[in-house]
Amino acid sequence: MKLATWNVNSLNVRLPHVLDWLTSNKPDVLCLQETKLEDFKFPYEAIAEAGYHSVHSGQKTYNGVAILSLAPAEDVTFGITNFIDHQKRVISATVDSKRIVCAYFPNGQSVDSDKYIYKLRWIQALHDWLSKELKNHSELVLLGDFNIAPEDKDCYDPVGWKDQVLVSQQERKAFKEFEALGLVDTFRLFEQTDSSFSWWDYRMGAFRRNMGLRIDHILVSQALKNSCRASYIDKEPRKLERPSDHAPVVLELE
DNA sequence: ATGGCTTATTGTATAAGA
Repeated sequence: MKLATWNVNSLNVRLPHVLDWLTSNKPDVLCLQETKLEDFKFPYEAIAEAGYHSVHSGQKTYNGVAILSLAPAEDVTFGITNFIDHQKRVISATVDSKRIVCAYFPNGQSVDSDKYIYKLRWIQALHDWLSKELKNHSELVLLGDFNIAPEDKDCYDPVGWKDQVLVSQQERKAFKEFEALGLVDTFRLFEQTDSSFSWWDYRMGAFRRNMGLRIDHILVSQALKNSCRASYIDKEPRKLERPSDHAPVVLELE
């Protein structure tokens, strides 16, 4: 079983890349973030023609999350239970008996902004909700754009970025609290080349110079840990014309 | 270089992303 996550930065613009990627990679599940589409504008038909079911929770301009799957998505839920949020950042479903939680974490903007406070509150709410979800779903996958680089090696310039948003101590502590729930950062289960990143700024030729961060992640519950076979970042779509600034991250389960 | 792109908006400048 192949699972993937990809922040597409507007599905309207990136649909051709997504369809090509589905066709050439044939994942069982592809989770998308930042579709930036209202539900009635979601391209259900074009994706169905590629052989995929879709469930989506979106809004105009910002946010928006979707789960694309070969098998139908069951028991679809939206958002975080007991956390009121008009921003469409979480969609969950059961696919092939695995609970899939697709999440677009807030960016936070900067550590001294109200958006950073919201980010930390949002993450805490997700954590508390997942601690309960894990009791009902032993095989759970949390994947998406976390907007957190967990360690210094997940940032091209940890000295220059020290204490900035995406790498701050509080965000990294929050990431570790997901791990304390038993969730495993599957990318690090496998040998990886140094300077492996999933996002590169559009500016400054950042991709060409590999000035990136690893902020997109696939975490699995303990029950799935021993089923993991490979994890990698697919940089190919980032090389295309008009790319998303994020690359897909892939996990292969047995 | 307190933003060098990119996207979306009842747009022609602004907000947001990361």
